[in-house]
Amino acid sequence: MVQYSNPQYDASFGALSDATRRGVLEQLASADASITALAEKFQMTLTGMKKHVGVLERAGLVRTEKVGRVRTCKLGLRGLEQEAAWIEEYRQLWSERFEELDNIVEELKLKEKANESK
Amino acid sequence: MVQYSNPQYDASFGALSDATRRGVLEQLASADASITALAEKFQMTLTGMKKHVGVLERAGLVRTEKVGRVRTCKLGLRGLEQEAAWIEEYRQLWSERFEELDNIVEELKLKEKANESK
DNA sequence: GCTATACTGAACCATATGGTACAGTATAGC
DNA sequence: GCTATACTGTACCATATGGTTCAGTATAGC
Repeated sequence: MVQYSNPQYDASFGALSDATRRGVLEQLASADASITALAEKFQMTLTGMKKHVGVLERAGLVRTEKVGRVRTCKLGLRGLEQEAAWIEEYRQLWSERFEELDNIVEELKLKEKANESK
Repeated sequence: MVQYSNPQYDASFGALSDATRRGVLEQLASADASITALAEKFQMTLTGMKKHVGVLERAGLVRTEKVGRVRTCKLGLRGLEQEAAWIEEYRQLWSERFEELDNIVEELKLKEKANESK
């Protein structure tokens, strides 16, 4: 069964629910970046961007490392495997459920035909 | 490229970021349920559960239909296909990025060996 | 050592979220 | 028609979110 009470999912799906943060992940997928660079790219104050990075970091989707004055942001060590698995499992249940409904509809149609031919 | 500025994702990932709502989706995957039944199962007031159902409905993950006094909640017509696709695409980029890093590490190791043998 | 850059922290703001209570409306069933 | 049930709507509350400003601190580079 799909596990739903999981703070990890709260954090990661929550992190993904914001367009800026999805954008940051995309950016980091092509190259590491400093907070300043990200703030400029997404037209936001440094402080604002730092908060977003904090959210991503707490969700384990981003790592950061400070060298000198510059904090460099990189992709985290986890790559949404578990979240992908949750969704896939859900999709499985979802499609089973709809197949089931299809079967019921089919059954009803057959019964109808049987009645007609009486 | 992964598309990040998408209100659909805001809504669906936001909906998935709450344990109760993930639980409701699970429940509905096995059987339709009324608001009252869901509220009881998740130990919450009717009003509270109705809000959660509203969030899921706005995200397109749940449909509801009122017959008589009872509003029945069912799985929505979309089954997180797009969200699964977003995550898969991201995971692709993520693993490419890590392969790239692996290559760089390999290269550095080779250079080191070359220096050692001098 | 001075100055510019890069971040950090605290305070603030508006709005959203996750919950409640309580009063109302509509329907099911005797 | 009365009563219980099932929802609906509004108001309220505490806390979180997404942003800002402003005042620090620390480092890079001349």
